[in-house]
Amino acid sequence: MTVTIKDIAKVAGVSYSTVSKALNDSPLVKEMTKRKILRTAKEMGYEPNLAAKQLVRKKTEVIGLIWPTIERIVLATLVTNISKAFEETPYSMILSVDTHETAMDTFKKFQVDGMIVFEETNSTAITQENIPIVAYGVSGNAEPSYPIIDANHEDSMHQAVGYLHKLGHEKIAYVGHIDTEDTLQLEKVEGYQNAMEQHGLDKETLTIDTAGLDWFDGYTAVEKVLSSKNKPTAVIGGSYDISNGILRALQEKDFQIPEEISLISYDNIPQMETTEIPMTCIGVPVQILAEEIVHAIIKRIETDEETAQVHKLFPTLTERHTCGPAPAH
Amino acid sequence: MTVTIKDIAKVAGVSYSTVSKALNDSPLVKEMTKRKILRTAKEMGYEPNLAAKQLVRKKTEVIGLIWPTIERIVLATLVTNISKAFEETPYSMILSVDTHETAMDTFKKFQVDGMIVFEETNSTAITQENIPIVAYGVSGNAEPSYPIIDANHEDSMHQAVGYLHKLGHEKIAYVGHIDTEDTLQLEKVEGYQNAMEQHGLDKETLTIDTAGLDWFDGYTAVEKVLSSKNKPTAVIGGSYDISNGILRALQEKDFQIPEEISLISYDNIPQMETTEIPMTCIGVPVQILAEEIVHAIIKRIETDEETAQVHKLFPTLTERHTCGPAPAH
DNA sequence: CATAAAAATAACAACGTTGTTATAAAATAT
DNA sequence: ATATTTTATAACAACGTTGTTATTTTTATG
Repeated sequence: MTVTIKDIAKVAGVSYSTVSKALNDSPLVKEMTKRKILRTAKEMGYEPNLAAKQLVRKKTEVIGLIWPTIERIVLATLVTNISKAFEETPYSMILSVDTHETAMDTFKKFQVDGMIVFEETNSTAITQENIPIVAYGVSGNAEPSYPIIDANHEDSMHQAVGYLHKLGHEKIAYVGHIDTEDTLQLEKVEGYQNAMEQHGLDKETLTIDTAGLDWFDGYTAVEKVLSSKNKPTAVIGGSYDISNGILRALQEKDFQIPEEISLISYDNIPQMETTEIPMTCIGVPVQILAEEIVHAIIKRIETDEETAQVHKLFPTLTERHTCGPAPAH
Repeated sequence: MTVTIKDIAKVAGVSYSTVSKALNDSPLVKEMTKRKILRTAKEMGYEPNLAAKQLVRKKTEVIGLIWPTIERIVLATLVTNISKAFEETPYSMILSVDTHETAMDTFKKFQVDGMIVFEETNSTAITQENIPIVAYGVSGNAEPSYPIIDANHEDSMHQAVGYLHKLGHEKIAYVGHIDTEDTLQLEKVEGYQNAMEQHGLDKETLTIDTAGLDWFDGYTAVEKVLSSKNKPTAVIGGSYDISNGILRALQEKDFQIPEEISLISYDNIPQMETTEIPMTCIGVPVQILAEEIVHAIIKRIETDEETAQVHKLFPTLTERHTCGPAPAH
């Protein structure tokens, strides 16, 4: 027997409509009775019935997040952070691990107020629903019909290169997945190469392909890095996983970090703090990314402006213990 | 303007209660009118309102799955499979990535019909809700108040050892995370050791600790495996990730697989098919695991028997290309 | 051809809320 | 003291379904 506002009304000796107002903190009910009602509601263990509310309000205050195919830790962290960010708002979040279509159906069934979509490299034509959508990543899309939140990868690389250069490094390698269709990866490499050029540094021999995005790919790439005739004094790892691989390999080869070689990782997630050596990193902090996404979808829902545009967030460089001045040679 | 049963009624020229019955395929309405109603409903693009249904039915036909802290690919695959398994049923699944408590609150708010909980090593006392629960994994709990679905790890190892032994292997190593509090891992090692004993094989020098569960841990452990004076001809990898690491390391050292060394991996997920060399593996196929979990929660919901018990599922050995007869020595 | 029985449909009260309108009580002005 | 405004509470109609009961229509029966 769940307790309803009618039950509360009986106990508190008022009408159920008054209870409803009291629970919604309406100014139409006297402060004293409001308090009394709230108290008895609590005592009786009242839990509002979402379905009933939804039926009249037409709002669910629920956002659906379409979780892409199983992904790397960075995305998982982002999901967690988004979920947390929603806790500050009246909205809750539910997840679906299905395909875009099935997930959309489920979410429509639930009548979610909005959806967050993690775009895959090739954005499957998101059927033009009349439901607010915000996408994360892949801003290649020229004329999106919904806002896209993305990180400014170009700027990340500029900051990373600039930072290392200021520390005296001239041979700065980029180790990441290069030979790919993946726009995200390509943007990073391009950013790196542009930055190197601007700083008047040689990039040709220092762009190293991991041919993959896993830890292991970073690990094995270190061989290539070290065998290069143009041995770098600093390395930019293309992702959290890759950088972890690099770090391990470097450690195993007894390199002093950061004395002998500096390492900076792309991605800015809390886990960077707890790597073997806490890693200096560059990227939009997930927390900010999450907040921005949450903010965007809520704005999209609550105002009906058609603000379909790409938001490029600026990264921040977080200094930890894997970068130091270039070794004297 | 969403279309309701009343709208359909008007168009079809019947009462809305008849429409309701027709849509629910009730025998109380004539076949002909039923067809007509169904047709107009479709034409008008009718979508039932879950909230309204829920309000009167008291059932949501939704299951909440509490997604544990960021996990390995095997668990992610399980989640995907569970989601798929629900597609065959009237139920849908939603996910929460929050802590047990917050997730439970969200799910209660949605009035889910049941919950699936991935138990963590130390099952946080799942507050005794009056909502059906089914847990996956960790059957250490002596007197659970809800069914627990788990794999029979002991038997997995028996099968693996038996299989390899039959192929002529006598030096069979187990490479996994051993020195841990993790019950799951411990059960695997114990299973291996018991099996070895039963087969009269030496296990002492062949139980190798990876000290971790990552790809890399398997990769590095191979050194230990090879440096052992008692070099094994077959290796049982403790998990998908670990086995992948082992496989890579073995490949890099130019071992012929399975001619020179056999490898069998714990876990039975489709991804085993697409490793560098398709891997022979032992474990309860995720699909079956998923189906069993889905079945258990639905049964729990639909019958009110108090069947709180541990279900240990039996593993199957899937032969692929990493195991072969022991090399003649 | 009435009449009872069966079959098909319609009417209506739930479900637990919210929001609007009506009424009662209290406060203020005349 | 009475009329008038203000404030507080109560009543009630939605919302879109389902399930039960009431009514109509059809079919079978004597």
